[in-house]
Amino acid sequence: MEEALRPHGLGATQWYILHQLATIGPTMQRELAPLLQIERATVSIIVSALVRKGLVEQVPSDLDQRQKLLRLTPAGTGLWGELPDLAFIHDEAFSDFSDADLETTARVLRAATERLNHRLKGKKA
Amino acid sequence: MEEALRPHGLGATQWYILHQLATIGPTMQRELAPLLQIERATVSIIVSALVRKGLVEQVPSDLDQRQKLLRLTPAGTGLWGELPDLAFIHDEAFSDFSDADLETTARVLRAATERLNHRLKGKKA
DNA sequence: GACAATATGTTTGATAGCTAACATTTATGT
DNA sequence: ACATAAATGTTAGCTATCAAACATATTGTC
Repeated sequence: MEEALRPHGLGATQWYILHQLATIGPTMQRELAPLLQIERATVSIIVSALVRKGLVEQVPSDLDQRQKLLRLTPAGTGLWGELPDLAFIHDEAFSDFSDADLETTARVLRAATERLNHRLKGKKA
Repeated sequence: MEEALRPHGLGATQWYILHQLATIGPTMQRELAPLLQIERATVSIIVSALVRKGLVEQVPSDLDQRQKLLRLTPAGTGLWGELPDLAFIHDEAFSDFSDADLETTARVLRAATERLNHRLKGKKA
C-alpha cells in the first residue's frame, strides 16, 4: 500500500483522508479522529501536510468558529483521479478464507486485545 | 505496553533492545535489524537514543572496525532491574485459546500478508 | 597489489502516531 | 450575566518506521 502511494508522495493516512473527501464529500476535521481512530493532534498534523501540498482546504465554519470543514481543492480532485484503485486491499486480502476461519481469527484477536487492555489498565490503577 | 514503559521514558523497541542485552548479553548492532525485523537505519536511530540516555554503549569491534558491539552500561543494568515484568504480554495474551484456533488465526494472517505482498510486488514490476 | 563489490553504520527527510500543554470558542450552570 | 466547563484545533517534543544517499571498512577478483 505504501509502495503504491509513494510515487505520489502520499502516506496511507493521507490517502484515507483524500478517500473520505472524494467519496463522501466535504467533512468536518472533527469527525476524522473517531473515523480513523487516531488522536485530534495527529489529524491536525496530517491535514497540515495535505494543506501544505495544496490538495485540501480548511474552511472555518460560520456557525462554530472552532470547527473547520475539509474540502478537496481542484488539485486534490485531480490527483485523486490519477491514483490507482487501492480498494482491492480491503476486499481481496481475506477473500478466499471460509467464514468460520475469519470468525475465529477475529474472535482471537479481539479477545487478546481486550485482555491486554484490561491487564494494562489494572496495572496503572 | 507503551503505558508501562512511559514512566521510564522508554518505547517498545527500546525496551526490546534492553531485553536482548540484559537477557542474551552483548550483541552486535548488526544482528538487531534481522532480529527485530526493522531496517539498519531504524536500529541506528533507536540505539542512538539509548546511548544518549546513557543506558547502552557502542564498542567498536577489534576484528572489524565497521561493526559495533552493544552492551548495557551500569545505568542500563540498573534501570533494567527496575522495569516491571513485561514478558507476560507475550505469554498470556493468547494463553487460553485452543491450539486449533491459534493455528487458524496464524494461518489466515500469514496467508493474507503474503497475498498482499505478492499483489503489491506484481503491481510494481 | 589495485580496483570493484559488499557490508556496516549514520544522516536526511519523509510519514505516522502519542501525550501534554495551550488558545479559542461555544455551551452550561448558577 | 458571569464564571466555569467542554469542545476544537494547534504546537512541542517524543518514539518508531522507511528509503535513499553517504562514508568507511572489509573482501573478492583479476
